[in-house]
Amino acid sequence: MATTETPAEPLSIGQVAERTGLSVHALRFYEREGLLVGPVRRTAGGRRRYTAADVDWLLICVRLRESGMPLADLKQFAELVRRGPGNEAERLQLLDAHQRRVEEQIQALEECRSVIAWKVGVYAEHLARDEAGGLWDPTVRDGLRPS
Amino acid sequence: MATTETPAEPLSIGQVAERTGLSVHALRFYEREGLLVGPVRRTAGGRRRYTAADVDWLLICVRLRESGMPLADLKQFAELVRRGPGNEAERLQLLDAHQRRVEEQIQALEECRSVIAWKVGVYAEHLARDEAGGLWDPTVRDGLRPS
DNA sequence: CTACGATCTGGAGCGAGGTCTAGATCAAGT
DNA sequence: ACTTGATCTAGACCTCGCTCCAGATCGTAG
Repeated sequence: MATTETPAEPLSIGQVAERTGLSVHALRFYEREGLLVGPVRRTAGGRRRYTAADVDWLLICVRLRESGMPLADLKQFAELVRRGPGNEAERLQLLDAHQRRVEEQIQALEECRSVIAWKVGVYAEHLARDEAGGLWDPTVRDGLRPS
Repeated sequence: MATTETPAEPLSIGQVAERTGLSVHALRFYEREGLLVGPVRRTAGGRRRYTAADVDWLLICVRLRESGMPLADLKQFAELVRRGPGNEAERLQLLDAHQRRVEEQIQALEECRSVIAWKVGVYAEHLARDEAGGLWDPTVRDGLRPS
């Protein structure tokens, strides 16, 4: 699982930002919103020190967000984890539901892709004809009826 | 490509909402934003009358939006079409760029899906073990407590 | 000691993409 | 004529997910 080659040394917020792709602003924001499982440790002076586990969790969060999970769901998931063992079924349900949504999303995107590809094809063909020596009738306004 | 079995009879905004999936609010909003190619016709009384071509365009818009094209790009595309023939190369470029973005999106989603699937697997296995007779540490009692 | 960059907090601000309200008008049924 | 429901306009408002400030503090390098 060693997602970040777990060096056991805690990381600063900037370092975590680098390796998660989240901004330091976003990291603080996530924390305020209760999206992290545990409270983040601090130095004597009050600076955040993230553990490897924190980073791993954040990397999961990033994937879930990328795939469109709303922060509210992420928060709920974090809460379940925070409460400790005993609610694994709920966690599974949450993830499973999301997984299905992701699959639907992929489906939808693939349909879109094919519609767009068809449109691209129409334009490409149009341009080919055009450049290849003007069978293009200048009196016809844009032959692409099913726009 | 009779997307809506083009009855040549113009449609009310409500009917268009039904067959595009956009709300009437969104339809008016899109119009204000200049996302439509032509100006929508009106009845004597001022009600919008959409043509089949309008609906076809909107259906394309819906696909482009679904696949994450920002309204700004949609607007630009509409402007190109509005200006008439002569800029097909630009239109093609716009669509082609979007198509590539959609493909990247699908890629990304598929990676997410596999990460999530792995997580789901972890929980499923955990639950299976748990229900099948507890290698699960019995000193950790069910985390349910009066919260 | 001094500088300088990174981080801290609380809260304001922002961009995208709509959504909703108010108050008026239109159109159709009875 | 009356009622009902769909539509009209302009503009205020909303959610989401951050982003950015101001002003203070920390921590390290010289």
